[in-house]
Amino acid sequence: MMLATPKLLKSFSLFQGLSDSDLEYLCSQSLVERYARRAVVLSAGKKENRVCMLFEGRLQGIDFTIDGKEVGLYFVEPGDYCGELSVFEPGQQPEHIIALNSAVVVLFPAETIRKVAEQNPRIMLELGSKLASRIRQMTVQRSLLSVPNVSRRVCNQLWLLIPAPHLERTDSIEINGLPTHMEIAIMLNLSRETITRVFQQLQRKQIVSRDGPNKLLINDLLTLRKISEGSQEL
Amino acid sequence: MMLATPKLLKSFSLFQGLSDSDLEYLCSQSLVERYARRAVVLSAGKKENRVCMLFEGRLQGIDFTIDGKEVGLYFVEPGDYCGELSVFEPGQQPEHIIALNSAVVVLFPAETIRKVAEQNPRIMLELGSKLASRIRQMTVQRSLLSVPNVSRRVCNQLWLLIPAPHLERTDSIEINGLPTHMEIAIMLNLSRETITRVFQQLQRKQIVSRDGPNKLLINDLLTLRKISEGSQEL
DNA sequence: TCCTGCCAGTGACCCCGGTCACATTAGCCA
DNA sequence: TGGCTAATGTGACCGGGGTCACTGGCAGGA
Repeated sequence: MMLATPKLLKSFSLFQGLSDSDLEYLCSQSLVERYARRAVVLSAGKKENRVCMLFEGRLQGIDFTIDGKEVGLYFVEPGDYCGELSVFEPGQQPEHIIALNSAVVVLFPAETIRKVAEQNPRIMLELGSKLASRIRQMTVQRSLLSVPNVSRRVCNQLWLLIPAPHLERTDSIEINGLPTHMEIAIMLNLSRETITRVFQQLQRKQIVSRDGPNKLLINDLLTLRKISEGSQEL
Repeated sequence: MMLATPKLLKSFSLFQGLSDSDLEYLCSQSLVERYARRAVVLSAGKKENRVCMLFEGRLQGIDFTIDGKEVGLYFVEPGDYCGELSVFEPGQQPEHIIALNSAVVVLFPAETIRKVAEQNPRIMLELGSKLASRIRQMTVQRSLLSVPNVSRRVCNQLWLLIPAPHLERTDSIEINGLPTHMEIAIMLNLSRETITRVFQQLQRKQIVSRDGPNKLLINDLLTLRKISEGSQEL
């Protein structure tokens, strides 16, 4: 049972500019924990009502399908946090949060964060904008699912995986941290085999090529774009 | 170009307990508008950055699929509001908002609401909890889509449409405002015909029965539950 | 070192739900 | 009342993608 120190909390951009008294209050309610690889930090379906600030390591938000398969939703990097839903509305945590490798986190009761946020509009705004961008992202992902053509769906998803800064370029681009076929399949409501087959076709046509696991080169951005828009068949 | 009055704004629970000066500021930035049936209040994809408070009439949040079909997402009733995403994060409006019948709304720049909310944590919290419950709802809806069996998917959706207060009962229950087959189809990524066929089966087995348009009687709640859980075939 | 999982790749089969083309009903309003 | 549109109902067809069963490669651990 370890408490956080003000110094530790100051390393989080969310807490920048807080008064000493606020920081001390936060510390008094905090709980520093270390989680092993694959350990569950927050469980979906439980009324966790805790906010989890990541200090060290890497977390992932995941979901499980009816038949128990795992879907990666997003990553949490050091300095970032998760579980912020409960600050605004206590209730069930929608997705699991697990540690991808040994991780150190600071946990707060949602209540505590809410109290501090009420005094500090900037924090409240930041928490809210996190929810807002999550809604935007979910909306996009949902609209993908209603694309009738499968190759189009996959290419659209690839498009989403391209890191934002590269979007304006037209030459070859690489995607790091490509999800496994299984993960893409679940995101797009398809079977793993179907993903494999689409990727095979994309490679055969030189549109993309693999470069080791988790890394994909996109050679022909234009064609990819056309397929994802439906103006060209794969 | 009509401004709102403090008296008008006080009718919104969101604005309960605001100081007179805040109310006057809000009024000065407000814009009262009447929209005809089917008129577009906020357009998806545009950077509207406006919050829309509904005074009279009924609004609906809708989305369009790639091929231009319409999907109903949620309703806005008088006293409620929409467009709150932009308070936290300016950007594109994710879905269209249209008037279902002649409607009177009060529009504010998101900026204005943000300023007032910064002074009034209660408002900020309420806006945030709206986002939070939206995320919860979207998560549930998304998980429906990954149900492999079609009848199960439909029954689960029906389950979600049952008004919360009735959930504990076991006798016959009615659902008012049932979406059209087409709308259900799009929510579940199915074709309209498939919905019709599942409903036919449900009716043949006396599990549900129709009572005029937009109204559905659920006779056998238990069986419905079983099907939606997959422990019984339809 | 082998071994055990996990991930990717591939072919054969076949079923289920989309599509098309209708018929029917209900509601609306002039 | 009739004519319009939206919503629902129904059958026939068929093809895309799920499922199954397998192979092969690669990484990490005992």
